[in-house]
Amino acid sequence: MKPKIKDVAKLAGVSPTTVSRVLNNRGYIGEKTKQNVYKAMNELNYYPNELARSLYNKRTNVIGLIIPTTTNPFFGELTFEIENVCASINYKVLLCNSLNDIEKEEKYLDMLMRNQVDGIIVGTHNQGILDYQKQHLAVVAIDRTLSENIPIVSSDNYEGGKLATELLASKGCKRILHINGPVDFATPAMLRRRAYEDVMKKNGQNPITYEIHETFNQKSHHEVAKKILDEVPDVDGVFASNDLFAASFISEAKARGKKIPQDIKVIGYDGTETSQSLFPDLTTIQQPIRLLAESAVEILLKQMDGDFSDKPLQVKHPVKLLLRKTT
Amino acid sequence: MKPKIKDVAKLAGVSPTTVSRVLNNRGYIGEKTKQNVYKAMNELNYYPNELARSLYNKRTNVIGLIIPTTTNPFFGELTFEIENVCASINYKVLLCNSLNDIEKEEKYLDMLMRNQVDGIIVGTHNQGILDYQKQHLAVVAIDRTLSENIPIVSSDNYEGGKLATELLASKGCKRILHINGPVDFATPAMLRRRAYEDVMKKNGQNPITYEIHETFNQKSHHEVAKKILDEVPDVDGVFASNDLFAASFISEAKARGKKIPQDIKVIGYDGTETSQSLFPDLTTIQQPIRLLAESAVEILLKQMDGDFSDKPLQVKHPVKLLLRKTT
DNA sequence: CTGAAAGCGCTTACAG
DNA sequence: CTGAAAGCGCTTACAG
Repeated sequence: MKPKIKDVAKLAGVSPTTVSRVLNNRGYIGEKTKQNVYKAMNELNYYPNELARSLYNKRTNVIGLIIPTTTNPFFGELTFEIENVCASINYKVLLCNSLNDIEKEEKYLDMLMRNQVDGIIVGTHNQGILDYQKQHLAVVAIDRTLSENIPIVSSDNYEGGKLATELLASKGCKRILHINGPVDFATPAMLRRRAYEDVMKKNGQNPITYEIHETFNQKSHHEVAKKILDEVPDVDGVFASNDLFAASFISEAKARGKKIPQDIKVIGYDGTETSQSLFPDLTTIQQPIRLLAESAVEILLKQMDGDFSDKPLQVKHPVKLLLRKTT
Repeated sequence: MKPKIKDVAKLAGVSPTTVSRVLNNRGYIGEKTKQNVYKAMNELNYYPNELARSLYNKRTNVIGLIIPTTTNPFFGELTFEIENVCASINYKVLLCNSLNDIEKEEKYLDMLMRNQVDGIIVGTHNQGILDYQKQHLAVVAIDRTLSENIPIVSSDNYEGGKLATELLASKGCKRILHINGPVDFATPAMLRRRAYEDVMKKNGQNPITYEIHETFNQKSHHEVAKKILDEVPDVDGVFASNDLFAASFISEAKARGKKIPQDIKVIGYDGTETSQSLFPDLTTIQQPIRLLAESAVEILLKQMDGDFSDKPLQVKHPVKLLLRKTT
């Protein structure tokens, strides 16, 4: 059986109270007693039961992380960075891959509440639908509008969309299309599209956005790519709202004999480590994933400590254009 | 304040015992009482505290997942699949990115024990070093030898290495090199290398393996690629033990004016969804990630249920050659 | 400096 | 069919 505090106490010849105190380094304890307790803990290979502690303290030091899927490199990296920051301050992460499925997300939310997480970081698309306000739980959203009072951490999506579209225009593209995930007008990521539209209009061109519905299904990426090439044969510029879309489009275009970037220039979005490794030639807009993670955790911590004094409702980090060979 | 069982009991006019019973659907309860209790729970927006439950039951339904990093697409996908299977059977996943750092891994292991996880799935390289046997905890390793009694789930690494090397040889490569992560002789992934060596020797050729030490640092991939191109200018075939290495090598080779596959043929390993999206032309050996995840969880569950009857110490899934354009 | 007691929110024998 | 009591493993006022 696992040793408990009582066993340690018995072996050290003290009371459980005392053991607890040396465990928590709290109150005055005689040096000698302390040593005895430590010795006993070692001997028994004792480690405290965090469940019992948390039950009493009403604090688990666990946060929930809800994202679509770690399979997507952006979220894979974001998850790593968030977990990494958390680990460095002794927080733990309960992982939830919602695949943007509302039912799953609902289940996860319920699960997280039951497990008494101290806070939740949400990086999914299901904006506004679930009640994340419930029991004054700490919540931070990444790149998503969840509700009015929930802080949003994002990168400068408008700037990213603008940089991307302007780059294509400046390279002489006359027929620039945009590929995007499911539309979500209230959400910051939407600003990429808005920027695209603004730049297009300013240039006297007609903005056209193609939408990929099943974002996590490679086949659907290719179908949209085919559709674009069928419907707009003179397309010469594509701004894809993530690197995976961009890569799929490029592969489809090449299959049709198009030269990249001579015939069609393509720029992606996200600029993850993985996409840079696997597709180093892809021009893209890079999001500062580590910064996003750090801000999200920082703001969450503040909320959990009840510090709403300077609660920032918006944090926006700069993006970076990675100029490579597909434009 | 969060409502507790007592509050529900009071509102429903019954005892906490009864509430607990309807919660757990256990023992006989009058239909009417049941309805009253449900009504009270709804009214109060009650949800049970799993901490308290777990404390009593000595079961958390939480498992720990230790991997190097979700940034790596193989582990990103593996993590998704594992979490996905777990969620479907009401298990939760505590995520640990160890970066193959032994100290971190030690800390994580300690953390997981304190948090009373029911089991651990380990996918890191630190074989044999940590004591995963400790307190009869359920443990499953993915593609790693942890210790004699810990079950290993892996894909057929030898077959993969053989397929890869034979492909290059059959395409006429005369100078085939192998790129690998840190050597780890006791581990299944090592079989890829062993197969490479066996095939090379059989063909009367000299096996040479280059090692990438800092596996998660893109720069180090490129350094090794440069080293190879400097030291073995007549290299005409490369078998890389993961797709990221392969991509980095290809990019470096192209930078030196080499044509792929005309001058050098390259085959990778893993065949993740992400690498297929981002680099669809890469020939590679695909691991059945979902199968690995399913087996790992299945075996872990058996252990947790104390079912060691047919405890398989080895599960090996088949790999698949994805023949594309880099060979 | 140290201990006995009560309590964190639940569950389950044991009675009735 | 239902309830009072004890206990899961800890912590923290409160006494001493």
